[in-house]
Amino acid sequence: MAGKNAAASILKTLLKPSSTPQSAAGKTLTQTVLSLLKANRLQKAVSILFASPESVPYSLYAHLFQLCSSSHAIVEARKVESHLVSFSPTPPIFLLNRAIECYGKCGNLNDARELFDEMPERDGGSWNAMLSAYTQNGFAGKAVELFLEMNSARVLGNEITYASVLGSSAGELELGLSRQIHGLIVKRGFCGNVILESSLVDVYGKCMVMSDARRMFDEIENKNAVSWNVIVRRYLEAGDEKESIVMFFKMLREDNCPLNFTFANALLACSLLSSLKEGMQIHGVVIKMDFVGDEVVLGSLIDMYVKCGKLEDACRIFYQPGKRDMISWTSIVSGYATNGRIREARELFNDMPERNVISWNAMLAGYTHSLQWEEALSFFNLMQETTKDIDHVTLGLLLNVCAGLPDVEMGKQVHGFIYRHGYSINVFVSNALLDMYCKCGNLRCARVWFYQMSGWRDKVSWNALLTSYARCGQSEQAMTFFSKMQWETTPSKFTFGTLLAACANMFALKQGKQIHCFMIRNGYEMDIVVRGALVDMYTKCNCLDYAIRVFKESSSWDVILCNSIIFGCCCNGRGKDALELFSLMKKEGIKPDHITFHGILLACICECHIKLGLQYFDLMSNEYGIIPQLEHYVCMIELYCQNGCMEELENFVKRIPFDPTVSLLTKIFRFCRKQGHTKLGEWAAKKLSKLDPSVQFQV
DNA sequence: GCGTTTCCGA
Repeated sequence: MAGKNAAASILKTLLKPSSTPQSAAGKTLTQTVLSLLKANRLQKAVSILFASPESVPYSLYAHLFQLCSSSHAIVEARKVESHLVSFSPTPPIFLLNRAIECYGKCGNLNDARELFDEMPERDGGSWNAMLSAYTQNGFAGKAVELFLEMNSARVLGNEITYASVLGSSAGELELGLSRQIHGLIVKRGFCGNVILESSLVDVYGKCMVMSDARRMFDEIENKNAVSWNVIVRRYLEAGDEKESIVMFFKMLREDNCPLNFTFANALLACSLLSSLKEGMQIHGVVIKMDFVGDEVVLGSLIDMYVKCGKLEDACRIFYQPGKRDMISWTSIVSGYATNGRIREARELFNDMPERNVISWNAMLAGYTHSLQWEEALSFFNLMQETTKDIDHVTLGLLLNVCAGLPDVEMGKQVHGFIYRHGYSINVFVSNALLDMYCKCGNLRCARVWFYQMSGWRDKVSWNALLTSYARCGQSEQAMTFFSKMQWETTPSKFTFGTLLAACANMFALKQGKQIHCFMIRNGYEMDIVVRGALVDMYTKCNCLDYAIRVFKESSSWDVILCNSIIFGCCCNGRGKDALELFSLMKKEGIKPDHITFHGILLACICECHIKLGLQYFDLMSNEYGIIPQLEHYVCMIELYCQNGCMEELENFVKRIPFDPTVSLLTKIFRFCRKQGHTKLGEWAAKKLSKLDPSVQFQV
């Protein structure tokens, strides 16, 4: 803004003395053009000007360039420039600068540069115009290059120059250059300029040097709303959400009014941390400072409540009378979709007044999240029929569908589409593709693709490959890949989850302990999944005490973690502890699954609890709606056989709703022979010889 | 300011 005002005042002073006396025809032309402009007919005005070999006042050219800029009229801009250079023998520099600015605003960088290069004389404004043409069009590298050229040409920039090049050096993550520019700013005495100072905070933040960003921020004497917004945003993007929120509240304490986007950034920090308390406090501030009519703020509030798991609160804001934009709609649809409330999500989706590709993706993600692959596929087909808009997220989700079905042939078709449309180098898409090959069990394709990704793969790619090796039992291979991985990237908690599982399968206590130690030493987060893997590794390696310790230190438990420790107890003859864990689960509100009951039945075998075993067996279907599977029947038969319960066994065998397997029948047969129970033994032998006629069974 | 990837149990 400061630049525009300065330019306007220069224009005013220059305009009168440099205007040449006009011919009568020139005056008429000027009047015609001006009246057409008044009638909003830019195109007509310019074509009349273009056809007339008369010069008009510089002020009119300036006005025309401005109008061309605001209406992105490239053709008209060219005509105006052409007229200017044809009928003014020496057009003033400021007007040519205007032309460059105009080309820049129209995104016409080639014309801008051509004019810049051909100018007989340039001033600082010419450089600034060219610089902002590059920065505004996202050519940060070009802008930085031009700034360096400017310095070699010994042209001293002004504040506008620095503001615009700082934006670009941040975009290019040019930390070294940014520091040099910072030095120049200090040297030229522009330190008190809050725009430059805030830009410096922005640059350091974007280059992830938050300590420098903060130091710069603290040095700003007259911080404005933008300065505060920058520091809140930078902490957020640097992954320090806590400090982001701290700064937001500091801003309020120092009596500053946030921008709507500052609210949005602070609320986003709350979402990422799932810190509902702070989010609600900010909600209070929103009401107090009267931002309730701002759709950006409302959208962010809705999303915060959704991400903190408070769907009902999000809805309350959503259904309040007032503005509801597409982003709020999408947030709320996504909220229902990711909470597994697909039907409600779909109803809302159908009610949306307008949708973009993100709304479609949010709904599609709902289907994939709740593993509804067929529904996801038909929704994708609907999406294709309705909109031509597909992006990398859609493709990632579609690949998840291929992996979930699993349908490697469809996956390959998607692969072809990705290849043809240049999505391959998108790391999300290419990881989803890798994951698809892994989950479809096509390790060969997975590996080929993994090697093709070598230019842009990341730790997610490594984790996906490691997991697929571990899943198909190639634990040693997974460990080898882990060593290779460290040459390229650092492991994450996801890596360790997989590796610990591989150690558990190999009973590799030493390596498992090494990984555990590594995680502690390097401050890795021990989330519930990692703890689950650790518990399983320690129980399989016969270190139940370690397993119990890891389990107890966990701040929360899930069904997998509990199952691991229950099995661990059973394997170590501590069935009583396993049964106690089951009551703990009930107390904690963790819903047991069929694996839990398998463990519980094993515990009953351990403790010879015959009656209790049957009680749990019945509880499974009566109370939890879990249909007993083969392993549960095996456990019950084992329980009866081991304890010599002939009658119970006979009654129980009648309840088996499927044809008993060979191993089940063999167990019954052997037990009956030992106990001299001919009737049931004969029944088992008969069934067995039917399954395998070559074997004879003697009762 | 809205949507997408990788990890634990039988």
